Amino acid sequence: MAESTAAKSNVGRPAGRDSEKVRSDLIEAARQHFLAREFKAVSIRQIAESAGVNGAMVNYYFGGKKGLYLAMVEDVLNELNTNLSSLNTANEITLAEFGQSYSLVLARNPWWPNFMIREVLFSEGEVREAVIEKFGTVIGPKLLHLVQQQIDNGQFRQDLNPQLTLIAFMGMTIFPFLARPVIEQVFGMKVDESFVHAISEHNQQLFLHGASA
Amino acid sequence: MAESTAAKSNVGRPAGRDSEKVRSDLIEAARQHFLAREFKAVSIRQIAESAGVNGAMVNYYFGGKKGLYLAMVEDVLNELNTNLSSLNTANEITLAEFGQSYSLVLARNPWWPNFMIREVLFSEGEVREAVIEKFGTVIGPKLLHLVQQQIDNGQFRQDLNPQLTLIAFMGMTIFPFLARPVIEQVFGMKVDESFVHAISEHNQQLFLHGASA
DNA sequence: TGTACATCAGTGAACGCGCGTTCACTGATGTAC
DNA sequence: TGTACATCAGTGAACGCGCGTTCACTGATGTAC
Repeated sequence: MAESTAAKSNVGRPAGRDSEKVRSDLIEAARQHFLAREFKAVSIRQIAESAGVNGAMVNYYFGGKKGLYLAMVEDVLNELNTNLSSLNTANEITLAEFGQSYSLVLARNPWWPNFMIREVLFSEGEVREAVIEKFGTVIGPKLLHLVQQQIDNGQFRQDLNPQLTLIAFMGMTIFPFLARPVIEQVFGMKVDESFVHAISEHNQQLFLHGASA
Repeated sequence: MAESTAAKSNVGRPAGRDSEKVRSDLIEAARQHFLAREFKAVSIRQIAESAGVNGAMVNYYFGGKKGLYLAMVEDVLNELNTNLSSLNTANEITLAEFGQSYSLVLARNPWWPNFMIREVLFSEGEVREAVIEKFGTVIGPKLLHLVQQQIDNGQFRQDLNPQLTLIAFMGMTIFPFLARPVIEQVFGMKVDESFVHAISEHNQQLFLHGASA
């Protein structure tokens, strides 16, 4: 009746077949809840129910609600890293090209800008610092170098300020995703992949050549 | 000793000398707390203590926590309206000029973009709709008209899409305030009024003439 | 004007509830010898 | 191999706490006549 008690090969601590699954199910459920609603508005019981596990597991595996949240954030940051490094492999990319790839990644991961905004604008302490640090030491300088490169090789005007130019370009690129609900309701547009292509192309022309006749 | 009991001129209900002050003190305190932290993270007791009144007053005057929040939001929206109408009186303004005035208003009211983002991106229901409605019926069409005007009179290129152009311009203008913590920490800049002037001027040149050499 | 009463703004303690967390416990699995 | 024991992942009830809200009450102010 019982599973065979025949000797197993590896000695030591018990294997705990599903314990990894409980952990990852909790993180996945936490992600869905925390990215949609504010920290205090999400309860451990809700997350546990979504994950189909006992609520006490949050304390067992993560030491508490905050621990689970931080574990989820680390997960998300890792995913961002993966997405970003898959973007940036080519060294001879232009800023405009980066913008287009970036737009597509955003279109496929709409939670991303929301997450960044929430953490940078509204959270306090650890996570906020981690997010800023990640941008500050990895992405920011890389993009700044891109702009400088295009100024140096004569593609961009000499009198551009690289930092202000980068900020403006990022604003053009990211803003549509932040203002998504407004755009969809006010302009009657759907911010889908085809819209992203259109606005990305339009942004590129506008950024390169300006609005003047 | 007591205030004179001489007959008052106006009949009817008692005057209630300070009751308006209690109300407005509560709204002011609510604003400070709610604009800085999420709804569930702010307690009635905290707000009441800041306002220096009894916590039960929140229910007495506003019917509950949510009522106080909505009253505060209405207050904020009225202030936005005032700010905006003071911007837009001139009809012959250009989009770039609007951007500069708008930047200055943002610089003086840094809570504004945060508030908009929070309500539009993260809140649910009533307030969100009110905010979108306000932009959708008042500000949006006005700005769209501005762009169309400048296309028609030959200042802007004929092949511009007015809506995508407006979205891009708003992105350039608003984004620095949203990314403020990142900009200040990563680039070592201070987003003060002089920075706003600089980036606003830079944005205007970039928007009109593009980055190309 | 004087008196009895109604209504007002405001108080402070208490209520019930849902929260994050704790804890005694279980039964299966692995280990020691 | 067999037996006694240690350790594991996981459970479910309970705990204390802070929350939003309620409520009986107060004393001042205004009203009726």
